[in-house]
Amino acid sequence: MPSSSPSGRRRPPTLRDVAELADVSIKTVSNVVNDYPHVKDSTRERVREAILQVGYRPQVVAQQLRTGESTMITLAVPSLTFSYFSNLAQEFIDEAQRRGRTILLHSTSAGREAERTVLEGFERVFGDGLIFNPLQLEEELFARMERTSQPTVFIGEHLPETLPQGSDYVRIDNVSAMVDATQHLLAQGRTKLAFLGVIDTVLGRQPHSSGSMRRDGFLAALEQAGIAHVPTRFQQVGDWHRPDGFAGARQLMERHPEIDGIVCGNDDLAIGVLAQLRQLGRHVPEDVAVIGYDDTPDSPFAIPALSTIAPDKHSLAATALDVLIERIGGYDGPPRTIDAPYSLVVRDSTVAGAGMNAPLPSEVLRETAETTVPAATTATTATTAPILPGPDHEELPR
Amino acid sequence: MPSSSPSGRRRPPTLRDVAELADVSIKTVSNVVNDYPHVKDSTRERVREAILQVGYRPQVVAQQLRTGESTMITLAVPSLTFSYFSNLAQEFIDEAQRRGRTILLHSTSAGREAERTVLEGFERVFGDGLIFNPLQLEEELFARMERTSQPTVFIGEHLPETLPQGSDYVRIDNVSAMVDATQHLLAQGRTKLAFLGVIDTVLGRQPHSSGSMRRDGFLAALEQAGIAHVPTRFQQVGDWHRPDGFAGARQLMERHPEIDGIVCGNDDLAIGVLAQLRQLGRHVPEDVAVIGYDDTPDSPFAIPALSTIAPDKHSLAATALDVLIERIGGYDGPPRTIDAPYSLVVRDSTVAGAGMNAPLPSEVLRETAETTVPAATTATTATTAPILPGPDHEELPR
DNA sequence: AAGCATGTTTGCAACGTTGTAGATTGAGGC
DNA sequence: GCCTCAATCTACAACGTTGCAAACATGCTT
Repeated sequence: MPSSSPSGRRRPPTLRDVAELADVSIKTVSNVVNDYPHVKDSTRERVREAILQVGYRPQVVAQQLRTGESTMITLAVPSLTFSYFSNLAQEFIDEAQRRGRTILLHSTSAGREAERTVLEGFERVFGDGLIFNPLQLEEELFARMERTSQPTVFIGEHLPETLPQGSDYVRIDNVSAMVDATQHLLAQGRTKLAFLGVIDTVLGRQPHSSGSMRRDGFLAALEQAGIAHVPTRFQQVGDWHRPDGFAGARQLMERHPEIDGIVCGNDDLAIGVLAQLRQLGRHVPEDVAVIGYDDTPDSPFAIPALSTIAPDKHSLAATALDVLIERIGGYDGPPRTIDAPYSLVVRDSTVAGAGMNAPLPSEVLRETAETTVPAATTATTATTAPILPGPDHEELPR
Repeated sequence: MPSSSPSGRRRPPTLRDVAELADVSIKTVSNVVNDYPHVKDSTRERVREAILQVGYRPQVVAQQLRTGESTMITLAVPSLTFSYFSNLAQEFIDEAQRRGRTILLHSTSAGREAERTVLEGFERVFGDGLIFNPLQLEEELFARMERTSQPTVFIGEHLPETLPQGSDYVRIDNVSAMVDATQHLLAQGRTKLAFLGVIDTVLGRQPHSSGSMRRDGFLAALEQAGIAHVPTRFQQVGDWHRPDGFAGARQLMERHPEIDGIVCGNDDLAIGVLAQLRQLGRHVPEDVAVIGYDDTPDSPFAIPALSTIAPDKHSLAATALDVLIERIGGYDGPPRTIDAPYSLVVRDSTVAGAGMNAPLPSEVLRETAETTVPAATTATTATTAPILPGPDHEELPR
């Protein structure tokens, strides 16, 4: 099929080349390519052959220029080195594909500047829309911004109430999720709880506002249960990675050996905590129960398997794409805020014997071995997109 | 800055709009935008103001159409749910950014068909180059293909000798890496070694050719050491994920309780193996040494921390981009094959006390806590791209 | 056989940009 | 004050595509 030239990379063939070969007008070739119905069968046939012969492919940029529409959507996330974001990105790629769109992936790991660039119209206009998970962007920036430069959907957890015109917001209700997580520990009879994952505000800015929302959820649950909270049981950490959990847990347990439950800001922290507790000779969950947040792929493989909050990434991606595509399609109503669902996954780190005590073959894993509590929040959009047929999982990479 | 319209999303401003406002020709505005030197200062100033006022951004598609060059490069990898690929993708995104290019990320998780589509010119022409990590594509397809439809760099491990015109190949020498890994176990005095990670060939095709290369390396090391290999010590697995390692290790140890070292196809398998050995009451590394491949982010957090082969993803990405950009620039020499370096990372799972016995705060982690043996393979291209200044690496993802 | 409806094909213009080459301006030299 | 030359600016065309409307062909009706 891909015909080849003897040597040298030449200019790719265009409609014109096909037209000349098939001896029709350029427009007719275009009509054939676009399945325009009123083309004589014989002509169509001839054109098709010519297309194959010269190896014609539509030039996307020209189409875009002409029609003003591309099939591309930009996704900007902080960094794929966080498995939460890489999994989320994969969801977006798959869902976009299903909707006939291609994801242009931008990573804002370079920090606040990169985020601002992305938001401020991306310094150059690309694709028809933007899905954006800001991490460090100051709230005031949003406030100042009356309208986004292209249709935009924000995802993440810590945006201000008022969004710019032309944007929507799909989020996981972190507070409510953490309330659930905390109540789960309380329901196990744990009363001396700690929250690990407070980050110092640097220069007056809050690097992880999702952290404060999760802390708020923790607090709210305690209050609801009528339990006084001990301020020093809020453990600071330097960042939200495993080593930070490891280090934080040591400090925490030194200060408060009485603690019987730790609510962690995310799974990575929790896994670090598990390692530390193990080193300190504390048994999980008997002595201390630990719960995380994110349901990263390795949380079921932690020792013991980690209980956690599982945000419904699939639903998040599907919803975000749907509302974005709606905006691209011309909808220009006021900003909407939509909650994506999450669930509480109970494993061994909070309830002995709750999950597997042995990993099972992958297929069965998620179905049987865990107790999943589909939690409170509303699923606003249909989340059950059909799974593509195909030999998807018969074998796997490396 | 982004000026706003009272309401309604309007057509984005063009050069023409700026030109009218500044009362100059379109071309002059273009000249200002492109920093063309021969523009009177006063004019330049006036145009600049107009640009700000209307909020002009260059329309990338029009530029591309006109110049025939885009700044976009397509990266096609199997699935971001594998941390190897998501980390690799992040490297590519960062490196591309550094080179003023944007990565268009495609995932071929849909399988062989998706891979073929990507390779065969992507059904539509996009961006000006392709970096492609095929997984399932049959070798014969490459053989049939005389020339790629756009400049292409293949990455991965199992391509045939002859590549299509217009493409290059950057790889990690899997065989040699596995020789090193195996020799490391031998050097620890282990002699009853097993390889875990053979996958049944389905329908005559080898789903994981990287698997067979790694097995070959294992074998070669044994032969070099003059050790007879026991065929039944090659453990089959259903796939290359943790549960498969878990299941495989059970079978293996039942058949061969004498085994004192297991070389695993990748880290995920190895982590499953560790879990199984733990359950069987075998101590690692005292009773059995275990080594993986990939250096996934959680391997230092395995219990015990996992020794492994660390492919230099940064170098891989940098090299691939460099050769691709060279081709985009017009170079059309014969296909090149370039080896990217790797290293052997020794941790507790092969040498007690080798690595950390406790995770350290992130900053110190990679520098101090591990023994890294920069291994054999040749770094063909300069791999030391300057690290961007900025808060990029003050904390390490984990 | 002319008229008309339907089916098929085409030319033209435009999307927003930039390369080329030519037009205009201004300054300096005589 | 006129001419030359450089600096500055502009008109035009083209990149490859598609919407529009008009042109052409065909077959059917009367």
